[in-house]
Amino acid sequence: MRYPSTHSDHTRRRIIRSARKLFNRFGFDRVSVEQIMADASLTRGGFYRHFKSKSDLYAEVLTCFFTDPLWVDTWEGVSLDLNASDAGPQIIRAYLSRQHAENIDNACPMVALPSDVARADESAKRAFERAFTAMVDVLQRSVRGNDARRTALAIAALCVGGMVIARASNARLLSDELRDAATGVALKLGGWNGAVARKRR
Amino acid sequence: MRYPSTHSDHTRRRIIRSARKLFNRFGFDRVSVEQIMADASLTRGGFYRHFKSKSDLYAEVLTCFFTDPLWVDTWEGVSLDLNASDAGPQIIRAYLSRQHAENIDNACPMVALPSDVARADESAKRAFERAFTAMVDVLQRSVRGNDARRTALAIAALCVGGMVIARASNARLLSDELRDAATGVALKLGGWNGAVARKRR
DNA sequence: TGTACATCAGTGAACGCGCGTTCACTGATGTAC
DNA sequence: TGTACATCAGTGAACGCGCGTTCACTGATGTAC
Repeated sequence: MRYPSTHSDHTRRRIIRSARKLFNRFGFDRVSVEQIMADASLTRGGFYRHFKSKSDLYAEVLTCFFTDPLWVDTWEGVSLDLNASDAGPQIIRAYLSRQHAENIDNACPMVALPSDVARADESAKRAFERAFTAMVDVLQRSVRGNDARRTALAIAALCVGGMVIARASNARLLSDELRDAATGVALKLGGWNGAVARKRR
Repeated sequence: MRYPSTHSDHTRRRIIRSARKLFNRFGFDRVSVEQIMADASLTRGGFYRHFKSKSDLYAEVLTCFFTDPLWVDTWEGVSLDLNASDAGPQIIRAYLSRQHAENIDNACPMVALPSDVARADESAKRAFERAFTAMVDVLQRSVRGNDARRTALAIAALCVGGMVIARASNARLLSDELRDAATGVALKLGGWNGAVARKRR
């Protein structure tokens, strides 16, 4: 081997990162292999040393993002402690933050790609499920009150769904209002007193 | 004119209906003009008598669906009275119903196409906004308690978001559980007593 | 230590296919006289 | 009423472009001796 053995892995990861960014921004069909490779400072041909096909890469992108610790290193400047007792309100605030709304490139793919996943194959859907239930599980542990599972499901749906809708609209006003409403309601649902939660900020 | 003057309109509407069905099912990029025309029992060439381009048709599909009375005739067998005092619970139940979850072809495009709209041009986003705020307005009039606007926003996000996520997952179990949780929480948020609402069924 | 060979990540030209769009044409009916 | 012409929705072949994929090749470094 003429490259150090880590080199190939490195490149592979660079391709995945470029692909995630571009898929988030433009969707699967609107991004060409050429563009992805160029973004990773490579040329078309080398792609197939790393991936069987373009859809193979797609599944990889989803799986990597969804199974990697979901919140860590995703949004710079936002650090979450998933084991803290107030993990719930932390997640809600981070997820529905303006920062997440505007940082399309590194956004959660549950927000950027749900329609694409709905039309993709089983493996993509399974990756999506894994990510969503991971989110629900974390929330559930943090929810106060009865019916924690049900509440956690609703909160997760509110977070992801709220962001999806905010993205599909152009009106800053509606988008802000929606994120704000979703945040308030989600916090209330989880039994986190607004005043206490807000103190943390 | 050799065809009756209504003929052209008729055909145009047939094309739009076919397009809506296929876009809902496969997304914008995965459906060809040829397929749409074939679905409408026409051939490729005639398309450009009715639409300037494929994206022109796309905007048309969204606008038509979003501005048409949103709930009427959309899901067969589900009839809604938007002026009834219990319009809120009716909408929630219909929107999160298994019927809506499984009827992809005629589903609400807010569910089927949010990622596509997020990447589309202004006119598509404006159409989306109009549909969403229409939904919020109807809910708002029906919500009991303070903060009706905020509550209505959250309920709408829960309905649309819940369905989007249910669609992106393959697991029937998770999908059912999610729709169920969203329905329960949404009804509670609106201040509609579960028992009373359930009686209507 | 030095030389010859093997390896393999990456290159870039080429292939083939599908799709959006164009265009010359058809043919059924409406209209003018 | 009958005939000649005009209209225009729809047809289907053709064009051109972009993209996914393939493939012969490069060249830098690792390894064998």
